Amino acid sequence: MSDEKIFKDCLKTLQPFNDTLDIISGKWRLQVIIAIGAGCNRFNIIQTNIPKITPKVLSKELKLLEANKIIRREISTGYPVKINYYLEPYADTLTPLINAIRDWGLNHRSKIIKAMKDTGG
Amino acid sequence: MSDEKIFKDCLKTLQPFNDTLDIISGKWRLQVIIAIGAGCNRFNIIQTNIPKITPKVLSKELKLLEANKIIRREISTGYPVKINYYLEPYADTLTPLINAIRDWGLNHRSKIIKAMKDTGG
DNA sequence: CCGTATCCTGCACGATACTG
DNA sequence: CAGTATCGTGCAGGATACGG
Repeated sequence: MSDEKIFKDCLKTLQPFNDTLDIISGKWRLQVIIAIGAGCNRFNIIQTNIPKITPKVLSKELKLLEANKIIRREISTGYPVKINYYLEPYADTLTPLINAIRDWGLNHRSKIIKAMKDTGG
Repeated sequence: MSDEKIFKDCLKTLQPFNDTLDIISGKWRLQVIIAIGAGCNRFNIIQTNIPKITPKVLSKELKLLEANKIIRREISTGYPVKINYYLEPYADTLTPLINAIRDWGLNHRSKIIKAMKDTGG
């Protein structure tokens, strides 16, 4: 198999990467997932616990995560009506991914800092 | 340990995520890594094989990847001078991550399509 | 309390031309 | 061949105010 062929095969597989990155990347995405996972279930509680996030942005994030089945939105029919957000069990499938991303990041920062030291002094 | 404590711990760990995502996300990043890994070692060969990428953007991508030790830039001192880009061995540490991202994306697309079918009809 | 509506800003990325 | 320079654009995200 030629390098060219390998390359074309790889390019064809970009879609799954983008599908994943569309969900886990972005300035607020992981923070929202983490907040809900940590028990922040109400809109204003999430907002309070994620510094600087605006309601517009939070609303958009929640809708995307709901559309992708990562979280669910529950409306209690009592009075007053309460809306709660929860992680879906499906969110657990993200765990290995999230761990892999974190671990690589931790290792990478050490590597780059070490490389800077070696070069700088 | 309270939920609040868990949450604070999680927020403290956002940096490694961002470190990783800064490197693997973006419109062109993975395509450049893949192209070089597939044997495209010259600037214009990479450019030719990544449709629509401009030299300005490719230049920026290459510098970032080099600064992060994912690739290296080799200047041959013969005539004419040739510049080649290669993946560093360190790039291999990205493989498990890249596989995890691709696999989750593939599975996720099936899930969402299935969910749409179940809802839509 | 749980959002929407408007308007605005910044930055990643794009088009095109040019240089050693 | 391997980039830089300039100018332009689109979209994520931000500020602020308001609505059910």
